[in-house]
Amino acid sequence: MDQPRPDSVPDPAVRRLSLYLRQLESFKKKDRRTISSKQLGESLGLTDAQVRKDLAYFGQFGHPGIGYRVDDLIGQVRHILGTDKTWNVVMVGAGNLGRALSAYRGFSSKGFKLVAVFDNDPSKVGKKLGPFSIQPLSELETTAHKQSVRLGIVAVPADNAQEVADQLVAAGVRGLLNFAPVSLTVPRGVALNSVDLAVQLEQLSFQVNLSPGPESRR
Amino acid sequence: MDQPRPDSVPDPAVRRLSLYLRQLESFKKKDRRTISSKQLGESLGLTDAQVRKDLAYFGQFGHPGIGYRVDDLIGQVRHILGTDKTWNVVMVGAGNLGRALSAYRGFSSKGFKLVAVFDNDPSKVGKKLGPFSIQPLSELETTAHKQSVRLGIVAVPADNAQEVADQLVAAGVRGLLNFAPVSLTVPRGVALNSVDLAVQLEQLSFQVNLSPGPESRR
DNA sequence: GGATGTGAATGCATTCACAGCA
DNA sequence: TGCTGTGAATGCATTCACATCC
Repeated sequence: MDQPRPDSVPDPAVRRLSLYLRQLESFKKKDRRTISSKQLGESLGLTDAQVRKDLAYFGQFGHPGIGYRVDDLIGQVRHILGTDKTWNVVMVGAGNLGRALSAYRGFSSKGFKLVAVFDNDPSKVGKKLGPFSIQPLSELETTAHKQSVRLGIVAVPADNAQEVADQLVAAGVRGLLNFAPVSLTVPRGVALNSVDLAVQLEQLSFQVNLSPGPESRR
Repeated sequence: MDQPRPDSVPDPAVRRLSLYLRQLESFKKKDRRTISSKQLGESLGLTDAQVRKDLAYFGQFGHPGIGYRVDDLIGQVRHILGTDKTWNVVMVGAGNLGRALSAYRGFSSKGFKLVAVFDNDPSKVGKKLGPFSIQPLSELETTAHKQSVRLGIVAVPADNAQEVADQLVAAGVRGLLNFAPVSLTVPRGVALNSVDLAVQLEQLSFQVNLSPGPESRR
């Protein structure tokens, strides 16, 4: 509500913020009370300066000579990311991937709550997916509004992904996480992140080819 | 084998290369024969200059006045990414996520072939996961060598991920795709990409909070 | 001493803008 | 005319290095 002016923050910094949070929670589990930018950076392969600059975009959270108090910083970063409040999330697509995602533990511990699963396949509607009764897409808008849902997961085949995205946006969803291997179009003001398995593997393929390794196996 | 000197290519350019490939294949399906950098860029929200510069890092694939021949460019990009040959891939973790990933169609059409699935849970070993018989990790090294596996997918809980990564590396795997919500350490020369659901959702949370949208619903 | 926060310097990546070719 | 390939210019992000504070 009254952040110290995230006037214009580099996008990469925001991505790293999530990683910092993950590390901090892991340090907290090991009962670390404070941590320096050097230690936090090393645990992620980043420099200390990078860590300090990233955090400084959002405020002064550290203590000279001491470092950062783990508990404090966790709270601060959660607040920055907006995950100190819980986000209701819907998912469209009750296939294999949908099942896997719906079973994801730690969804809730991270500030997200899956509240409904949709699919238009008549053979699936009404069936259970974990604790969720699969609903038809016709109920998307009503459910989304009733539960103030602002985030949606697209876990349908590529062919239907754009259509589903449109329906989510129409239902008031403001951020989409897309797992279909296709480039989606969303209106300005709607956030979009995509995860494509093939793209990930292709990146590895390229990188592995760069360092050919031991050419001969004896 | 004899690329025109990928002397030093910006990392972001390589990431976009995968997206270009995806778009090109989609254009090919629609029977487009040629495409300009402008059109390719627009389909991904990028500028034409960006597309041209990215491709030019690897060679001269275009034709002034014409654009790029779709078929040609698909072949070129596949060659650059290394997916013109097939990569054998192993997966560790036969839980929900493992099942979903193993069922992923288009794995093979993209140049990857899942050849084996491993899990150390005794209640899973020997069972089937799709067409795969789940093997114990003790067989990882033998299988990986026999099939010249260089890529591995980590789909186990966070607590075991580092251990599994170490075993994959020991088995000769040179690139890891990690789905566990933890920061892995790998030796120099081993490529690593990570996908963390929580991180993705946190990015959306941040972005959605930036543009608060219609504050009032009438 | 040990650590942060931050201007200044550096290093990359993107965009511009245009020569040159079909 | 239409479009590529590319040096030059711009704009961002990272790193440096140091004043400052516990």
